[in-house]
Amino acid sequence: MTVPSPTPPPPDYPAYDPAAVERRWQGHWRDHGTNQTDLAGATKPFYALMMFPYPSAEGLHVGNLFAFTGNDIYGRFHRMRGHDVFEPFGYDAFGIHSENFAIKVGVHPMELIPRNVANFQRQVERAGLMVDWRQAVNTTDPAYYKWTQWVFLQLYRRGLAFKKEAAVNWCPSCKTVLANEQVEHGHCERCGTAVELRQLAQWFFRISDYAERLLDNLATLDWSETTRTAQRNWIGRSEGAELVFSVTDMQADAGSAGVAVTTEMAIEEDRIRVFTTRPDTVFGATFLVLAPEHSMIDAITTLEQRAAVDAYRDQARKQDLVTRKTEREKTGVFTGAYAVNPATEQLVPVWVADYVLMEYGTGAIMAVPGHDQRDFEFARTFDLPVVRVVVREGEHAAAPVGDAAIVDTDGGRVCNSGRFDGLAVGEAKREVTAWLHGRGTGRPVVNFRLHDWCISRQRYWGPPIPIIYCDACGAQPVPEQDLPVTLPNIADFKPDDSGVSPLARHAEWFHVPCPECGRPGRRETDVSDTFLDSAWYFLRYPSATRADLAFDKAMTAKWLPVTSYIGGNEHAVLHLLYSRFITMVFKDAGLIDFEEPFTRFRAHGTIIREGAKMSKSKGNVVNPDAYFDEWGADAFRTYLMFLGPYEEGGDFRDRGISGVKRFLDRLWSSVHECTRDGTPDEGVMRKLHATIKKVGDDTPALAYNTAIAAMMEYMNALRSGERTVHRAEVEPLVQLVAPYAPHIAEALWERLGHGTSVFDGGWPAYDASRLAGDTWECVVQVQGKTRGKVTLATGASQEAAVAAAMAEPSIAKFVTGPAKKVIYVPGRLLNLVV
RNA sequence: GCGGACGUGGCGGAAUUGGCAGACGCGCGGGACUUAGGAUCCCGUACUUCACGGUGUGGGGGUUCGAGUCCCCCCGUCCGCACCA
Repeated sequence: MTVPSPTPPPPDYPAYDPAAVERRWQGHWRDHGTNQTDLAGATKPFYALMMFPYPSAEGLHVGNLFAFTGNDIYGRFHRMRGHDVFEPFGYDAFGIHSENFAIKVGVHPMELIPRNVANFQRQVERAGLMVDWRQAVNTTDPAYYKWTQWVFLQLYRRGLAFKKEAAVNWCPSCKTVLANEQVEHGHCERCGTAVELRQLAQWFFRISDYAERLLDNLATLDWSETTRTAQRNWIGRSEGAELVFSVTDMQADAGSAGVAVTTEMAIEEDRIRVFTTRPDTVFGATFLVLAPEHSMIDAITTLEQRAAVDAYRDQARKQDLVTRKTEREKTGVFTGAYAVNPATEQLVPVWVADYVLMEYGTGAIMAVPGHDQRDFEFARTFDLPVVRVVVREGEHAAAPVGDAAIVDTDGGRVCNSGRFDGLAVGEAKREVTAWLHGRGTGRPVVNFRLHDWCISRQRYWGPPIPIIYCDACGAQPVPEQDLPVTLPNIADFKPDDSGVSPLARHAEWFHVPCPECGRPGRRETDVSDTFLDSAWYFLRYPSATRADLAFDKAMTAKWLPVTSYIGGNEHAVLHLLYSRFITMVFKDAGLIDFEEPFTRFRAHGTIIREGAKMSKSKGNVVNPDAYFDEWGADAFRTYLMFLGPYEEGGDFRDRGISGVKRFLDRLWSSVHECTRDGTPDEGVMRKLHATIKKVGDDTPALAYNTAIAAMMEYMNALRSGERTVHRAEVEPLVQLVAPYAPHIAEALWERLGHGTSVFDGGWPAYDASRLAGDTWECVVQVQGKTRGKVTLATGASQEAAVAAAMAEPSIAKFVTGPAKKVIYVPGRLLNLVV
């Protein structure tokens, strides 16, 4: 087919100039309040939340823009579908990031942050996000952190905030305490320095009280499965039993291992509690192991062993988490003490070893070397007895365990366990626990990995924890009317290695009267974790302009829980878990009437560039401003969404953006050149309806890349052979494009004669009856191999289909005999089996 | 070690969930219009074969009329967690 290509007449309309279009419409939106949500009057509230960014000095990162754009498309789409969409924006600007950077460049964070925020806001506006700036929040604003402190007081009042001395992770480089979850493989998550242990008094939130609820509710949430799995693993529920091993009078019985004693001989105070998920193996527990930090060690250690035990504990204390957690060689020391195995009533030695962790369970274990690999290794190292208590199919109870613990015991049966012999492992767990329970030496227990949330930071750049210490009254909460406890603007905000916040060096701030008795008191100098700032910000947005309360009850009831939350999977565990926790506490306190903050959560993917992660050191960071300048925000947004599935991310390649820009150019031309004369083409209109359906289905599913592909495909059909475009063919396309490329859509919508925003013009409907034509292409297979296709009338019978296929010589030649079987799937294919 | 995701042209990626593998875009090749083209438009582009055809979704096996998709084994990549009792 030869397509005539007449010389086109010079266009009588302006060329597409993204810079001009975008400047004009951003101004228009600002002047007309297009992006403002009528929070009080909304009838169909739709809270489209994205994770707020840390406003770095480098400005908006493409990763940020990728995340925001995806949320913006989602929000704009739902607005067009008739919802009152609220898309707020804010800044998570406290914390170690800002502080370290401020120290590095020698500018005070109080100067630096407003500068960064202004730059961020400029870029976000350039990107064309549908943000209602009236509701913006900034966690470093006293008007915001006043309420962060108020949140602390709510937890304090309910007994959920408490102070305890604990071994904490200390980063010698950042000079601060890190939460366990901020330590990655024993190194500081921020700077990579090896973490040490220090003992400090810290403020904690009792999130572990909520473990079961946080776990159970996961089943009810519309969240990415990966995120829910990550939370489930983090909470780490395990069912088992707590068993009691009583320590005997070690002086009298020293060295008498293997001698049966009765539990009455035990000293009441010296009961070692262990947690185990394998109570069925208690008959095989041949020794106990305590964590080096275990509080009973001093009491039970014999004189002869004291020196060795002290030395071992000292060494463990000095060891940083890195070596302690990566060094897998089993080390340990005997305490000289013995305890009674509650099942066998035999004496078993009590050891101390660092492979037992104080922070999990009870800090003590019963070692079953026959069926636990770690215990097995320990037993081999120190020549301790190994007993088999489980047999699997074909194994003998008397057979020794061998070179490794027998761990895979799912189908096994208990042996060498007295009256329980022969029970299946699962049964034995219940039976043994019940038996020991009856004897007062055990009980079923559910244990969680989740530990309490340490919110203390010995730093400057955060909200001061609102507590005042008084020698007479103890720790007193700052009265609510005295909030905020303002962070003073001090010049020397650098942490030192004293382990105390720089705030302590400022007498005029530090000394304050006790709110209870009025006598001199001292302020708490710790500031709170940034995760606390972000654990409640979604509650603040709808009430951001209210100075008199943290969040308005009616407004909150109207807008929350959040309809849709989009953010990075790096916050899959901590931020989302903490937010859920705070929400539950507020529910329990009667402050709100829901307990899960985010009805729907989707994690976006990450953008890499030319196959590698973007980083300053690689020099492959994309500066959005350069792309806004060269291609326009619309093309840049659309390109980011086109490069891969939104939930997986994609590979940013500079050259790829031209295809998207060309698409927008062609859209621009098509609208400007379209005609009202005549009637739209039937085939094109059918394709249009299919495209409306596709884009309308894909967009809310975050399948942005395929939605864009569908629009491009339609564009190809629309302009195929340089045909003249009919207005009815292109007008709905402007609406489909609008969430992706909002500026050009507004401009073209106006060009088409509309006086109001395209975002208030609804979403085009498709006519399902127009999706299918009168005929369809039937793929014909012979023996499952495609041999051709025939055009069939819609609703054609199987007989008609076979007849049509056999009429094609190119198909019929493969049919060597009578069809044994015919598979006919109307609308799809015909398969002849001969 | 445990858990999760994944593996498709030269590249980014599609595939209605078992039904024409490679949509869409980049790149590349050819052509039109051009003084010119890094503009625009049209055509082509998995491999192989003159062709008929054959072969192809990391590798091997299986289920099925039919497998990128489901099952088993293996290899590889990425991401969590990591002595959690």
